[in-house]
Amino acid sequence: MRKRHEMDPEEYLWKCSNTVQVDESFVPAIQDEVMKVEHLLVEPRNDLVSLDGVLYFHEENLGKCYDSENLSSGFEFGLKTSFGGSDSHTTLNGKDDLKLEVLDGFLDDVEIDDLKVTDGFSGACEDYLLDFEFSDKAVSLCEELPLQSSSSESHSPGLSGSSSGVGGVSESSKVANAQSENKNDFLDNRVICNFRGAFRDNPCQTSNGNCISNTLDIQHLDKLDNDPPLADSILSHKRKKCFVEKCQIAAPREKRFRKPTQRYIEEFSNLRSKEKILAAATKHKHLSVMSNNEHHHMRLRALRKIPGKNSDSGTSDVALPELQVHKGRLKNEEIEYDEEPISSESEDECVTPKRSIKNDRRKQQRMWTLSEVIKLVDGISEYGVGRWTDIQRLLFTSSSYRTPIDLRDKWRNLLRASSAQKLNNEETEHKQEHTSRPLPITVLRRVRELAKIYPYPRERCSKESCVSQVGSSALPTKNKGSLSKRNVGRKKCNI
DNA sequence: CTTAGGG
DNA sequence: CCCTAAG
Repeated sequence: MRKRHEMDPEEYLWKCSNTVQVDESFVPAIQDEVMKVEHLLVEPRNDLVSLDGVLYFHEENLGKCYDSENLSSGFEFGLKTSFGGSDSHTTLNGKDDLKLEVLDGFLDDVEIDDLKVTDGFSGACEDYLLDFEFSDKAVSLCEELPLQSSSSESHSPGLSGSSSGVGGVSESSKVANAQSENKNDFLDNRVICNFRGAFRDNPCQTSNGNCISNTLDIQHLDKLDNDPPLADSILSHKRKKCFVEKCQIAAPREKRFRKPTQRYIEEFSNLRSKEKILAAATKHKHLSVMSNNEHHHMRLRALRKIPGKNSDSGTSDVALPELQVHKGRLKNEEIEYDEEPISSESEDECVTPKRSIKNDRRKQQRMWTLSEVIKLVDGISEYGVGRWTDIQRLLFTSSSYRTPIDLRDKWRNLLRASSAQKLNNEETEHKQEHTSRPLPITVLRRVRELAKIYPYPRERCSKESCVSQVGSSALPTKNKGSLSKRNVGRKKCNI
């Protein structure tokens, strides 16, 4: 990145135009550009993974014409990538995040009056926009840059984090503003509003039923392309920043028709809400409060992935794990936070409390407490293996976060643990000690008993061998295939 | 919807 | 924990 800054502007621009034009996929070029922005995000010394980093970058390089130009270009490329991001989400995951932030910045910063202004001006400014020559203005970018930052501040008063993201584009628009009064401001508003419109108009349900809530799909690409003012605006922006007239927006359209997977859509939407939270937290400079650890780790991972020399084109395919969202069941999210009122023991609060705020899609990882295990074993001994729903309904009513599947999984783990412990008893104790949760011997015995009695599918094989090893093997092995789990469960009630 | 099984 | 297939 730093090298990029020192690059000869002519060379850079040439590369920019050339790459964009030649590459069909368009992705390599934008990757290269976007990566810079990501590095900007990674680079800031504070741990905020946010657009504050970009802001910081801006301030730092204020007055350097080419730097800010590159940055702007990066942003714009990023935006474009996001339009077609559905096909590249595997490799551009982190980038999409970034772009999302930028787009969020757009959405957040556009006020209603902006919309009004645009509406009123749309007809009039169209011709102007068509003829507007940014290339001329670009020369003034260098000297005009310092004062535009203030103007952009006024333009987006609220969120510092998001507004800085907008600054990447709107700021550059303001450059021309210095020269040509507020006309370019209209353009800016218009662009933003069009972006927003693209989001708003985006039908949640497309014809094939895809729920593309927060993604711009090909329809909107078409819309963008068919919208002369907007397309021209974008093109004009591009010209201004790259001095390249030939950068056509239509280039990257081929690969975009692949419809995004449901999972991607969900993650994307979820990610967006997450970004909002992040932005809000960033605004108050208190991001460290929430999920600081995770961000730190993510940053570490990202840094680890990105080698030291991060400026070269070789890093284009680095997929940042940053802000990667885990999946989870939405239905569980509401009941995540209420604590189980179980009175039995006092250990029920052993849930992992660290990410209680963020609505991660992944279910909270709640440690199984001893009481829960006991209850589970009781339930199994009472109702039998396989009747997880019953057990959950009758014994785990208080802890609503335990789904029947959880019970089954836990039982599976218990069986595994018991069998493992049966293999070598003395090491059992050893293991118990160095594992934080001892799993008392009584429970273990019960699990073992039940394991002998209720052959869990697929587990029983290994378990049975274990059982035979341990000793009391002469028990129920006969029921392997013959007895259904239901029958076994019903007839077996001793313990 | 529930369970089983694999990841 | 999550996902998916199968009843």
